[in-house]
Amino acid sequence: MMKKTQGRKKIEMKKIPKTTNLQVTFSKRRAGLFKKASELCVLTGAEAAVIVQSPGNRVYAFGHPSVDSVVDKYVAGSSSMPEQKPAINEVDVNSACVIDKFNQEYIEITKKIEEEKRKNVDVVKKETDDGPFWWEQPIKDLGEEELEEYIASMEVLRNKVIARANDMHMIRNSSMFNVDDESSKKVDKLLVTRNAAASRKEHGGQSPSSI
Amino acid sequence: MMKKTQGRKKIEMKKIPKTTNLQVTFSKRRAGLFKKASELCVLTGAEAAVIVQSPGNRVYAFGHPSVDSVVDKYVAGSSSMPEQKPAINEVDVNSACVIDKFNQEYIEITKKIEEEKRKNVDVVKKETDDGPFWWEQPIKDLGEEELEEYIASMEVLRNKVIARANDMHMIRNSSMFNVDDESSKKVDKLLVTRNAAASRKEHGGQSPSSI
DNA sequence: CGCTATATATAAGC
DNA sequence: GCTTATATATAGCG
Repeated sequence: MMKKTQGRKKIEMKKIPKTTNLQVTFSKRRAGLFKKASELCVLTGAEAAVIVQSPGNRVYAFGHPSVDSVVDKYVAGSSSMPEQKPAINEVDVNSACVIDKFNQEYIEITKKIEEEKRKNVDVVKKETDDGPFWWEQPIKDLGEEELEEYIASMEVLRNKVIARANDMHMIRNSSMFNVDDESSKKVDKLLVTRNAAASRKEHGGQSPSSI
Repeated sequence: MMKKTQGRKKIEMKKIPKTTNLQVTFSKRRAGLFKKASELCVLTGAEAAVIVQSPGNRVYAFGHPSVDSVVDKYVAGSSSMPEQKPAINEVDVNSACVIDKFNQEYIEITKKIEEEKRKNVDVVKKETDDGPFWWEQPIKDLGEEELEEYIASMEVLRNKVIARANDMHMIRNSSMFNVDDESSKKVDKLLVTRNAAASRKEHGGQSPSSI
């Protein structure tokens, strides 16, 4: 009997020519990458940050405990630190991103809130038809302008939240994070997505899945 | 005939207890992750940066075209951006407990993990001794009342954000680098490994492979 | 997006 | 590190 499909086929490691295929591949692989990163964090309690810019120039990022924390640390380590330079470099053929274990709590919280929201929404706009929150709205459903607003909003939101967190004395960033067995247990995560720069006015391109 | 080995075995998605195994797994998976990232870049011409801190606190990073370029861009976008700038970058949206739409798969994974967790929860502590932010606190640890408060906070926060966002009404990005086919070909595997900060006073640990 | 049939990634071992 | 037997990730399609 003829096989229903050919199954996965080997592909050359070169830029995919067909735009459509490229887009779908990007989406799938980005997801896979994030998952891998997530698992790495969960399994080993490692910390990681990943920043990816799609061909369509949208930026996706993830970090555990947060993108910023990891990046900051990286920056701090790479830049300053005159004297001792314990650093070493290896060469590898990859780039990677780490994701943290998408905290289940998060999902749960989101869900609950969503639930809560469904009841008395409309406070924001009319957007939350299907998404828990406006910020979870599929980017593709937003116009360029809306997208920008979205981004701006998120920016502010972030700052606010962080400020609040600081107030609440809940941030543990003071020193640095060290991954201890316990912390990894209650993994947290941070996922970011933003539009890098599709921002050209007439840019009338479509964005398939998540490119 | 008896199989020489049992082959790959399925493992629980939780922190690996045995230190030795954890170390091995970290090394292998980090490598795999980097490879995946590399492939993503090559196949789709995307840009990416990855920073990983091992349980042993060593930092590994990779970036295409370079860690810095990607990170810088990210930082530029995420950091404050008072007003207009010549060629600004995109604004970031990271942080906060914003689960981007894109990780439905994550959600899925999360769900599974969560399911698993439900069984033996309570492991999480009440306070954020090791947790990054309050909002990342396991909701389970919150009482109904606290939950309500939490939700309320988010609500307010959201409104503020929206208001503010409307005021600002700007923030945008512009160009950025785009990887061209050629560049992606010669993927600059710039893998930097640097000692993050073994710098802890008594840190008398051993570092097996690359942990 | 959901499905296969395969190409890969890897948990145990040695 | 290097192998082997499986668990996963996914390319091509509908």
